[in-house]
Amino acid sequence: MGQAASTPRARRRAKTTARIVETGLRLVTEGGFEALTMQRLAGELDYAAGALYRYFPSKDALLLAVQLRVSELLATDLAERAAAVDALDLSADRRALVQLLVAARVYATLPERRPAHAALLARWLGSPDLLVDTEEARPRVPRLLALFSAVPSAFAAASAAGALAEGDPMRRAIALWAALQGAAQLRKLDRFEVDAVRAGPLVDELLRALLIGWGAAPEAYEDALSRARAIVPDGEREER
Amino acid sequence: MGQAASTPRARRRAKTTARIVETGLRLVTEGGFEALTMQRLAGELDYAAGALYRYFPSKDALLLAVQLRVSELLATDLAERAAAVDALDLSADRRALVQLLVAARVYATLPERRPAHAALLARWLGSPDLLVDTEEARPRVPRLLALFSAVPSAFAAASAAGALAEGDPMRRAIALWAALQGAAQLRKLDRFEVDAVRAGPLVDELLRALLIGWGAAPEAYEDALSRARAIVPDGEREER
Amino acid sequence: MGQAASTPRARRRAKTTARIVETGLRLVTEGGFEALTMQRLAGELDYAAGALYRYFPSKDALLLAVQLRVSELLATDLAERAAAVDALDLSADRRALVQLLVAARVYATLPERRPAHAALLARWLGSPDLLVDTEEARPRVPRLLALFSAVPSAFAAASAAGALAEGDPMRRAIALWAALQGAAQLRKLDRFEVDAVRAGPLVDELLRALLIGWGAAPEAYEDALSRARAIVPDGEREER
Amino acid sequence: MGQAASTPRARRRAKTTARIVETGLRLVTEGGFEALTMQRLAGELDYAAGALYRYFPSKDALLLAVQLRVSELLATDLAERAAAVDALDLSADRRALVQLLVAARVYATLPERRPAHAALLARWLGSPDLLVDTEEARPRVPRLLALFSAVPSAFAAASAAGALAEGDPMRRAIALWAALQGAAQLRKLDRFEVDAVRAGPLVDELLRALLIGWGAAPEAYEDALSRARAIVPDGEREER
DNA sequence: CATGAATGAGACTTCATTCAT
DNA sequence: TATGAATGAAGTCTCATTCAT
Repeated sequence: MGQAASTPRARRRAKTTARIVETGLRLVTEGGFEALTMQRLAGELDYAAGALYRYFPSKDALLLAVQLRVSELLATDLAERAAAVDALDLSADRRALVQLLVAARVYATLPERRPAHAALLARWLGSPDLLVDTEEARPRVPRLLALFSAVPSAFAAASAAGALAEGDPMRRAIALWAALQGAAQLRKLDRFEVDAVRAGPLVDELLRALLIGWGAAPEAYEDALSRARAIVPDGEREER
Repeated sequence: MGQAASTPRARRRAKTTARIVETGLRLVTEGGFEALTMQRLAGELDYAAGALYRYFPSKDALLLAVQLRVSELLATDLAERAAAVDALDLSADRRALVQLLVAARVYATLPERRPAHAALLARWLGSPDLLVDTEEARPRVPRLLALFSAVPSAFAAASAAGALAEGDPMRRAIALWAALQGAAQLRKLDRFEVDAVRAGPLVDELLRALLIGWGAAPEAYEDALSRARAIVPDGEREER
Repeated sequence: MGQAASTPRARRRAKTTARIVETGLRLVTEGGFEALTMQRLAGELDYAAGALYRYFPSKDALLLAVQLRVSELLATDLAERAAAVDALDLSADRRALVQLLVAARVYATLPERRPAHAALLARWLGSPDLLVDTEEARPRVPRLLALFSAVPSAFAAASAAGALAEGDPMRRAIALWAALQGAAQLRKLDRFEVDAVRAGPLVDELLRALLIGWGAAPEAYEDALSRARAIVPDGEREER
Repeated sequence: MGQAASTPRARRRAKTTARIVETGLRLVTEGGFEALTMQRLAGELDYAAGALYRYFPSKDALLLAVQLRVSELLATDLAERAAAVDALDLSADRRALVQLLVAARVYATLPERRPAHAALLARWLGSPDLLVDTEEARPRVPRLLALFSAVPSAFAAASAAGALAEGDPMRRAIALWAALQGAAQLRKLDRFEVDAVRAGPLVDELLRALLIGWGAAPEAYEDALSRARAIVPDGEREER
């Protein structure tokens, strides 16, 4: 992406860079956050430790790349499922609602589908200091937001079609995201086996209250939910 | 709480223990989670590193104590403001709504009022591996949940008084907490100055949608909000 | 022993001292040599760490006491079994041979009977630096040797009765001890399961060759061995 | 041995590895076993502490290497002197006896010739806990035993030539080793100046009794001893 | 482009010992 | 006599990073 990698040199370099990021992601996946050390990563790639510094100026830079990669994967998820919704034969207002629920469920089930990625995103959001220098990160933020622009669009569409009351679509998108993010984080309390904290019902509770609070008709919501469930089921696990 | 520290020895010990926890909290506050190392902590206290191990058997144990301390402080906040609501002259249904909004705002404004504590809680929740050994932590979880039992109680009261539709109070409390927690974490995106992410409006958006989604009448909500705002205003800052 | 503990104060002190030594011995027994730390020892005794220094000026001094205690226990063993031999009805030459074999077997089976004590003795002998300042230790050496004087005496008796050829009894006693000590140490190679290293047959081999080398008649040796085996059997384990 | 270190990199690495082992050996030599700490070792080599971990994954691994080094040196000794015996013009039975005595004296005089190595071996055998994890060490044990296979061979030859009675050669070799090991350890009691403990006469006593006990004719033994003394004299000292 | 040796700081923890109370 | 707080040094090991080759 960005400048087209024309020369063979540049192509090779891009390939290696990608392999590093992928492997780093795998390390985090398999062993948690602190399993990602430069030496282990190098070892895994059959490189010497120093070699990594040809591709990333620091560990932080590498981390940022890993996080971006995860975001991209999530965005791809979103796009795929949105396409599946488009393929359905639905009225405009219903379609908008389904789109919203599908997007929400894609995000909400991430911890089940790819736990390591979810953990990484959570940690990213939860730990300001893991964000690289603002200067470096800022140019990427709009690009990132663009990846997720489908959600505010869906909110706008839903209002236009009368499925929801009027309201700032961007703010609603962010609010939805925030709520789901919070729910996802509680997932780790699962191991304490306190019943009311289970993630599944929690997400259902949140989605229902929010959408109805934003003006969805209860029956419309139920119908949309069952359709969304068909596209993003509950118990899926991909684990990479 | 618990055993009254009778002997002077025990009193002194309790004092030192508290001082250690407080200082540890400060370190996390000032330098992020990984700024809390045993040696730095000891240095800060003018102790030898080993001395800390007379008070806590391991770093994990100390961390747990710090986390509990923050939770207790927050619980105290909640109790104080709840008492302020009790002092108001309100109908049962309105009172229940105000209680809910007050609790929500106490939590939601924590990042403004005591940024360090909020950061710590966020990080705690955001980083599974920072949770101490399940074995050690489990006995404390019910105790912690008890501290926050006021919120589910308020939900139950609200339903009973007809201010909200029926629904599992505990699950609603958790859902509310999750949403606010998610909103709080987005706060750190503030520095990227993307408008829709601002915390204040975001929280308002979430609270409104949720409570109305759970059956609150819009005018009742507005009234309750303005009363809650009086008790937990927006721009407060206590720092540390 | 030594000065009679007349005053009640002194009696109490002696008792505590003994308790400390006993507990130290138990710690080594249970957890190996490095399990004996001053704080753990104090903890075990419900004392504060500093208290031990009222009874022993240093850890080394304590260690010495523990080692002496083990030696005394071993000497007691030897005396008991020797008495059992005396109770038998035997010719003078046979009795002398049996005495020797019994003494040898008492020592050789120590690792089976009380592994920790054997380990301690081995370590003591194997690690010069664990011996406290020569100055402190020297006065005790003759006392220790006296405890084991039965063995050279038995050698002298055996020569006098014609059961063995003439030879310096003391030197033979020491040689016997050395050989058995060496055999005992190989015991730890047992876990490598190399067959020829097994302790039982090894000791038999050594005893047989030595005594016959010193002039014992083979039949006399076999007879004496079976009698000694009756008094100090093979597989015993006391483990304290 | 093993892979020829072809590349310059590998050669350099092998050299450094050897230097580390040698220096570690020296530290043990000079200050006892616990003088060998990673930091001191690194300091001695003008390295940072962490650098050692490029060559040995843990302190235990390093210790194992040091122990193996000492064993190898001893095996070399044995082979050299055995070759000297082979060069003599002797009858088969006498040669076998001389071989045995030479091997025994090589081991028995180690404390005089290279005190540090003897101390290390003694301590190694004397302290079970210093033996590295069984898992790691086991593969090396047969290799080590092979180095010393000359001794059981000599026992077999002696029996075959009629110089000794029949008997399991391996067990005799181990028994001999054990006895000498025990004698060597008593050497440290020398400083207490108790006469019967002197190492020289003690070893003579043991060797004579064992070999005659195993069937050697006294005159043959005396003759073999004087020849062995010529090849491994008493008072030699190489130090380090 | 890649190696691999090396740094230097810092991580947590344990221990023998001292000393005011 | 005993406590318990505290020291200070030392222990092993890990990690991000640099640099000559």
